[in-house]
Amino acid sequence: MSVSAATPSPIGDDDLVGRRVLLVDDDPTVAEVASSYLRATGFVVEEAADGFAALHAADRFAPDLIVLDRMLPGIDGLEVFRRLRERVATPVILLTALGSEDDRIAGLEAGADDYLAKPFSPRELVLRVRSVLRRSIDEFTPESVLEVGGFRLDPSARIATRDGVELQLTVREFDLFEFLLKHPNQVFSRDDLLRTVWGWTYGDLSTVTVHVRRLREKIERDPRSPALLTTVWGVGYRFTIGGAQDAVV
Amino acid sequence: MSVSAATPSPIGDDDLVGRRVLLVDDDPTVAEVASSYLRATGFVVEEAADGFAALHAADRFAPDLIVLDRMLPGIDGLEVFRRLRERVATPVILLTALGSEDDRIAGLEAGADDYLAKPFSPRELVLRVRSVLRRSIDEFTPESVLEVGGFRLDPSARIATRDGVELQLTVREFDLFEFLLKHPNQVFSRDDLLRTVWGWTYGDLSTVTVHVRRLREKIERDPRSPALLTTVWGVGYRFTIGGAQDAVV
DNA sequence: GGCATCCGTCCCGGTTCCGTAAGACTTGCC
DNA sequence: GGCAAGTCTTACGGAACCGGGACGGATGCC
Repeated sequence: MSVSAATPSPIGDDDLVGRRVLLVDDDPTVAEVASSYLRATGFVVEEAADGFAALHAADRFAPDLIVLDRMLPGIDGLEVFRRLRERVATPVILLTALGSEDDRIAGLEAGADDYLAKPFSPRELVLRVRSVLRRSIDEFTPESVLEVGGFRLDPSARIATRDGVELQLTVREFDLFEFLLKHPNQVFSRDDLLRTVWGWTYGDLSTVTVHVRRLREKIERDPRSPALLTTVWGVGYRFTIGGAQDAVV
Repeated sequence: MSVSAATPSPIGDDDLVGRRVLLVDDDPTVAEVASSYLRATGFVVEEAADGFAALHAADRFAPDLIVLDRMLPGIDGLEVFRRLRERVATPVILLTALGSEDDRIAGLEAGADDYLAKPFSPRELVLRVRSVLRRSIDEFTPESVLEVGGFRLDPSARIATRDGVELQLTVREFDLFEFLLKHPNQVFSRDDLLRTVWGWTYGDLSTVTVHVRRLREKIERDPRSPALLTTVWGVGYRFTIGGAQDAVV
């Protein structure tokens, strides 16, 4: 579905940071990968390995959202789902083994808020969690505009300007720039950026290099010797504003 | 502005708690899921399985809002709708089947306050119930006329004009335009639009593309290079007003 | 019953963008 | 100064994306 807001998950100051997610899956590998990703995005995550624990955790942990595997030992996932619904209105994303449009529809009919087929990429999961949560909070409230040293970036309108002049940024460039603006004066490794901005577990780091270069071409006065988006040799990149404070690694 | 939502769960919204919702659907599964969800959200819910019971309950139960399935045994949903409207001004949300014929019916549905295609996620339903209720509680309810940069759009009368000249918009085009006018300078993915304007949970995104094109044909001075309803590559569409800022090809 | 309208879907062609590879260059270290 | 690791630059192929044209089906109007 490529998901609406293509904006990946900047770690920081989002409305969503700190939201509580209950992850119910009996496969420890899946659970671990998924939860580490969700945590990296800023969610508070609790895991449950079976239906019983899930119901218990739903009460005690009071999650804002539940990710629920349909296949569970003991009580079936759907049964857990039904019992949850009787009590709370927490949104649920359902995980199922095989993916077809029919399954998706069945999931929706059962009352799920979204649906994801295994195997899924953690990125996909994070995107869906964010999307559902955002929808459940207040759908179309514009995000706040960032204004920093001549730059102005409006996430909702997806417009970035420098001194009033619009910068023609592509999707990736915009996302990258947004992330950097939200976390100025801080060094990020290529790996960090690949994970947070791209949402990739692994991948070619040069992808980041190239995009940084392209972004520089559009935001730097002299792209040949960058003054804002600087390279920290052997570490990564930093977007510097104002009184340049050094952040140690 | 913005500021994150205070309450994590959707239950809050004090004004809405305790409001009475009449749910009319003959499918017991749908009815059960939806009503339990609505109850968990804080509404008082009563169910009716057919048109006759619905009309009866509308009198006795005095709901603040009615959720009405279009397909009903006995009296048709639309007929029920019409009879309801003769007597009370209770807002109505219409449930329709996605694959079904009624598109032209959309004209009649214009009388409905909102509509939603099956299958839907209960969260979606709750969102719409809340939004319609909030609207109907508000004083400004007689759907205020929108006036923006030469355009004038009257939702109740379903008339749109540019510089005093009436635009001949179809139902879908009007709905789309109305939504965009209400949320200017904000990018929406095709998926967003499909959900909110069409009331679909899933579907062919090209539907949106085509309707955007048709709408452009009617509102843009030069439809070949749109100045108002612009494409944001890889993301979606934006209706721009105010800051005359436009991307050339 | 015939005609016009509207809607949703599909295909096709042009364009934009992204990720990767390969080579040149720079930095840090010995 | 020489070497290795890290970084920059450029180029390119393929994928994703968007717009236009068109068509069938359904509906309402005459």
